[in-house]
Amino acid sequence: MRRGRRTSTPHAVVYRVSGEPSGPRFGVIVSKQVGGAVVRNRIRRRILAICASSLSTVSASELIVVRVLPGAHEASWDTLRSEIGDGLRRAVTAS
RNA sequence: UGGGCCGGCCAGACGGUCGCGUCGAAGGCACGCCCCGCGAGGGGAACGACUUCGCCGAGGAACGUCCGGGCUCCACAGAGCAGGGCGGUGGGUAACACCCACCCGCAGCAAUGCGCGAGAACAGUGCAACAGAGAGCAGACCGCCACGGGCUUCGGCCCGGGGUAAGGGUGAAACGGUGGUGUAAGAGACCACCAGGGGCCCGAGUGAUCGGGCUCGCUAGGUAAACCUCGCCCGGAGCAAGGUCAGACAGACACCGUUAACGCUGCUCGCCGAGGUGUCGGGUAGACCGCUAGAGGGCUGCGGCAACGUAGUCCCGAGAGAGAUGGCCGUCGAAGGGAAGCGAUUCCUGGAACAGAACCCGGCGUAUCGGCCGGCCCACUUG
Repeated sequence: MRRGRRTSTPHAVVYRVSGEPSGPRFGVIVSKQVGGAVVRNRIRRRILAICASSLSTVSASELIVVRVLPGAHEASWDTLRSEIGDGLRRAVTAS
């Protein structure tokens, strides 16, 4: 995360670094400030679903970490998808 | 019909699409392994990555981690002290602080609910704001009362030392209540009834306790989640317990110790027995077992008021690694809100609470949108 390129979205921060071309790998960080276990689980599953649908835009050597900010549980699915999808695109295209 | 009390159950449904995890089956092959070969190479087994298919995959609270157990290790799991827990009685249970029944007290017309329910006249010590004259061997502020003295408009007033707990006032609480006798005025001082308490006796009950009789004028203090006393219970640590296998490395120094250190428990005893502790430095952060079928549920029979026990029968298979059990879309959808209608009802809107297993159980506590079912109580109406 320290070395990675940071891209901010209203409800999350996307970190990206290039690594071995073993397929893109995704990680999600949801702190306890965001909510209880149920809320954090739901957000993590949504983020992973967005990442899965954006696989075509990410090359095989990327390591992506999404850190979720407090308040993200109030965002709807559509805004979350457009925000995170846009964040992923910007993180990948910016070199 | 309207209020209310108690108990049990459910925890959105269906479809589409894209996904996740354990296990099983099939496929599958790189390094590595085994066999043959001098070698190029050939053959084989199974693990793992991967692919496909199939089964299964969160809760009533999975939660808080507050109690109680199982399990594992700590000598052989021991003794005493200290410390902690519990506290009506009798049962249930592996055990409990839980559950059931009963007792007592309180609340309610009742169904029922509530009580951290031992001991305060069978020991001792302490504590109690404010108000008030006085608050724990009670207390004369006002008042009431006779007596002595003074004054008097003859109604009484003032002063003095006394009597008095009936009345006023204060308070959460003022040392039984009502009526009478009595008295200067009063008082369980005495009497009747009522309420309570002590002692003795009888009866019912396993018991807490209840009922009755006789007697004593005995008349209440509260607080033990204050010390304390009494009775019963409790050894410590926890699945990162504990065990097996594989692998890596490098030790150095100080202190304690086989005259018993360290450990077992805070202390004493007792036990064990040759290493232990600390600092610096180095290495590894793997696999497997434990690991989920259990004090497990449903139904029926029997015993029991019940909790529960017991016999038969049927049903249930998450278990991983910081951790899978899901994301989205559509249809249907409960409460709530709005409109129309006398009404049954119809239409629109709305859109599902609290919350995520981590060794396993039994409880308790807490969170929670709502719905369904059953039993009971009270009031009113009708028959």
